[in-house]
Amino acid sequence: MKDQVRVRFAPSPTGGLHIGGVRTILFNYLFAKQNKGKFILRIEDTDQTRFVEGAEDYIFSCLEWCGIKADESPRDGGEYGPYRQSERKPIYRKYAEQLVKSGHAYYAFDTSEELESKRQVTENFRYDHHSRHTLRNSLTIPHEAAESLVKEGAPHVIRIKMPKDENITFTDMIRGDISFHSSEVDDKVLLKADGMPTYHLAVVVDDYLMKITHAFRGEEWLPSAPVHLLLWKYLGWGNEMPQWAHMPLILKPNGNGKLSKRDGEKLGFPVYPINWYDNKRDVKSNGFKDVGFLPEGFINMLAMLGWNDGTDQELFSLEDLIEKFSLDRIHKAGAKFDYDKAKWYNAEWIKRRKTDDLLMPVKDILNYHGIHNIDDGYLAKVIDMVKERCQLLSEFHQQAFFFFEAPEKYDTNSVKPKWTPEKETFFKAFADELQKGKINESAKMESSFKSLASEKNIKVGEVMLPFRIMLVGDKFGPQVFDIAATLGAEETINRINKALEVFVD
RNA sequence: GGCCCGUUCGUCUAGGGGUUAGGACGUUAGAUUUUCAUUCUAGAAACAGGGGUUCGAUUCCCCUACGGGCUACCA
Repeated sequence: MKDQVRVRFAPSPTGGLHIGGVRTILFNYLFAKQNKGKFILRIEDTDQTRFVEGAEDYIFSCLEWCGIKADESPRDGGEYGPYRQSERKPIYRKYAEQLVKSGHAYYAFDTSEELESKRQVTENFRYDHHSRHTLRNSLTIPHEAAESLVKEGAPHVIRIKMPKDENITFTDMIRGDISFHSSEVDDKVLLKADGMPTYHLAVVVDDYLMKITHAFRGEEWLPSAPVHLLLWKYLGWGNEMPQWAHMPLILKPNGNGKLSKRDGEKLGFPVYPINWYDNKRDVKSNGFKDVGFLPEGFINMLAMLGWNDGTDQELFSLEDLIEKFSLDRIHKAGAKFDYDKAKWYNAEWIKRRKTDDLLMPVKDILNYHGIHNIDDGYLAKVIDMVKERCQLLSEFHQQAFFFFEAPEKYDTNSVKPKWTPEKETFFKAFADELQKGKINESAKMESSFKSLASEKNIKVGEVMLPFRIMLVGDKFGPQVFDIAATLGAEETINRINKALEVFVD
């Protein structure tokens, strides 16, 4: 029996979580659930200078909206905590020192400023096997001197000592065999001057301590994989290294680069799951939720960006995805984000959702636009009539407001040029009939409307559009008699009279 | 620049030594809807280029081109 599958997503709380990250979360989660394993959320807050207040809360809110729950996290606890790296700070130094002792790492005393000026002078300067012997570190100064400098508290970092000539290979679950040459990789910092680990050390130590079996991350991490591979080996944990999977990136629609957090503002679509407010720049970004996405549509869309099940099926619920997901069907190349297709997924999920489950979100939209005191039964009827016309939940207002309030404006251009006194007479007569007969049913309204028209020698087609505009204000919406019937005879009559005043003058 | 990863319709993708290269979004045309949307039908639309290997390559190999990523005491 194999060990239990354990995967992790490890965001740094430096801002909003964008959809690339959410997709990595999703694939982690699907893989974990499919294998009856655990999904762990670990906060990688090792960069204290970039820490953003509220970012961690935001990550949890996104997860919640998506319907994804972590099995272990700073909030949910677990046996392998703490789950915030800042709270694990004392752990890392020990391993870094162990590497120094075994000769795989060394102390370096160069300051950031010194290195920065090196980079100015020497193009492509790197701290590596070529340059390390010319710099201030425990390889160039006597060992005892270096040790005592460290003891005295001199500012220093610990860097990995990359071997000079070694092939480093591994098998990626998505990409297959990948290899690097050690001479091309620089001596990455493992432990920073403030005592915090860098990502490179932290990810290895924590993945080991948290017994991670499969590690998913974006393709942008591929170049630093050799460092991680070596660290697993040097720390003596080679046999327990997780299997790696480097996911394809989500690219901008125009194909120039990976989708970034600022693209949402420029390109006119969301990049965050839910609203994110960046208080450093004072910019508020709408999330998918806020522009009217259902979590089902959002998740479905994300999953299909780089994965498919090999059939023509495109619509998957989270449960379907858990069942069908497989790593070997992940596409290797990056995917350009297509907002039109994203909306199409959402439209499909709006149509699929039970009316009862649409009540709350639609009510929120209507409330937001000042429509209150909505009756559930009435709203349900309305939703059934308009839901296939909405790609986004937010469109429910535009598509249904006239069921709740009379139109303020009329598309008079479609009515007035062809308006005649006969039509006025017709509508007055029709209103009378509704009044007398208390006609409230769609079919009855329609037959009454039609027979009255032929009685008055008016073509039905001539008065249908004006009638619609009386009720809706414009040329859209469901079957006009269905609207009238839903509104009821009384309200229909009111709207006829109100509109007549505008049409006739 | 160096290293790594990638490349099938505009986009997301299926396929895989012999196929009319399939689907979806978008798009075009038509039908339905006395509005609009939905729905339905039809159409246009792709294997980056060059070399191999092979009886035969879009599929396998190499090169080139192009795209992307990384190149911090950031993740």
